[in-house]
Amino acid sequence: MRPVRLHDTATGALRELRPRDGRRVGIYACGPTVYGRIHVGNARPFVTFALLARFLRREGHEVTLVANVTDVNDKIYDAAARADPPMPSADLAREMTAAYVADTDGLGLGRPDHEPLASETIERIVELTGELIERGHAYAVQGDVFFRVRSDARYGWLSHRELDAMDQGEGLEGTQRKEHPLDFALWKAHKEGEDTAWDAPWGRGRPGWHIECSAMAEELLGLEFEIHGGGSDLVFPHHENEAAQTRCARGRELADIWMHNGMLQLGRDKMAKSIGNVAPLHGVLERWGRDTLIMFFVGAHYRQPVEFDDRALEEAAARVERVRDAGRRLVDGDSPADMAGHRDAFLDALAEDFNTAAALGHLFEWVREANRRGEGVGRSHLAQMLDVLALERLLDAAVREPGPEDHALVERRQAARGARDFAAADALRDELRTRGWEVRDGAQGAMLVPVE
RNA sequence: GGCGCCGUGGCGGAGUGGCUACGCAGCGGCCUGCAAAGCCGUUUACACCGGUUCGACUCCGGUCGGCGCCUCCA
Repeated sequence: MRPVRLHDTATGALRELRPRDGRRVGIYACGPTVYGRIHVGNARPFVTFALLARFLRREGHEVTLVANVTDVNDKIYDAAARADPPMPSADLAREMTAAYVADTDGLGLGRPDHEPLASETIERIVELTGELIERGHAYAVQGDVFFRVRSDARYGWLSHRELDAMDQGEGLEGTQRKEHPLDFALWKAHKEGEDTAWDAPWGRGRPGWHIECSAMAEELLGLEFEIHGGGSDLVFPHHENEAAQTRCARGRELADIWMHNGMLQLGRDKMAKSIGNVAPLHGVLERWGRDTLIMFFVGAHYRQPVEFDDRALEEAAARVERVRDAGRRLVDGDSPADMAGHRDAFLDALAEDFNTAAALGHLFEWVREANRRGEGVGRSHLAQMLDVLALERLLDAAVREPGPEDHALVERRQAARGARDFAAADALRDELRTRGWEVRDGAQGAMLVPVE
């Protein structure tokens, strides 16, 4: 088990992962608000943290991965009301949650260990909110409950902001009921047109945006758990507020390391539903396949912003092919011991802030060395590396096996070649091509490789 | 404006105070009947200006440029 260091947004430094009880690692990765189908940008944290969990498990840690679904939110009310015909917001949330599960299933990374819903955590939310009021960190006004940011000396610590330095939109209506412009809602009183609400000591209503994560994370992972993650656009206010809520209610921090992935960009801008420049995940998977999409994601460090375009995906597809082609030359069993250095360097790179791009470099060094050695190299190292990236199936034998007719064509072609009748040989190769096979002549005879 | 991140070869993308990243594409070579795959070699790398240092792409300062965030309600 090698030491793992991860970038912590709060300190801006790489910090060593220190699992509770030696090996228990809790990861909470913020999932989507379900008011529509998710896009590839939403898939980045899903992939990043699923792969991180895989890596840590293979290193011997007992990982619990939690990815929440926020299913109570203003945007959901809006979307449900605008649907044609308008529908109950709970129905839309349920529908979109199912779509989210189906879409992310397409990534072939399994499910997180827990996928809590805000709507099923109301009791914990109410309890947490009550605790904050009791401790003087929150106050109720006409059915709303606001968090008192001034009461938290560390507020701004995660996102490196000073309360007084922030641009505060003054003169807005709601602001007048708040003690401080940055105070945010823990609970929102029920309003006309909202079709979901729960009872609470300070009035009927529903949770604000941030409190559900504090409640769900604590419930499933406890306090001071190891890793809290999500997109970098969540640092402020979402994670800052989550951290403040738990700190003030419990007197302890919610999480130890705060990890944030960079944004996917689509033509200069961040991919976002609010901008409208989105590529839905299900469409991307349909067009490119999950192997290529995973290869695309691991090709860059998780913290870097990445441009999402055809060229990048085409290149990822080419990398996938290179690995597949190499895999066809390998044999079952152990890899040469003197090639283990590349495999170890691959894992070391992942242990240093989960640098999948650097790790991939080592993987390709291993591939080149294997290619150089030719036939008979055992595949175990490559299988181990690909397994961490959830790409182990690139080594699977072709899904399609050549049939007797294909074999017959190959034999006829070999005979033609033996007779130096190359026109006939090429015609047979073309015929195999139309049957979906690319012929590669090698020392051991011809090999059939499936073509798309 | 504030905070944070970043600016690497045709493209993508790691990394380091002095030593080959890696991948994609191109070109040349080897192999091959041809092709594919593969191997070898190769093309103006480190935004700009100062500074520190024996030595900086790699540290410090500045400039220019890019990106993210800067609550809720409405």
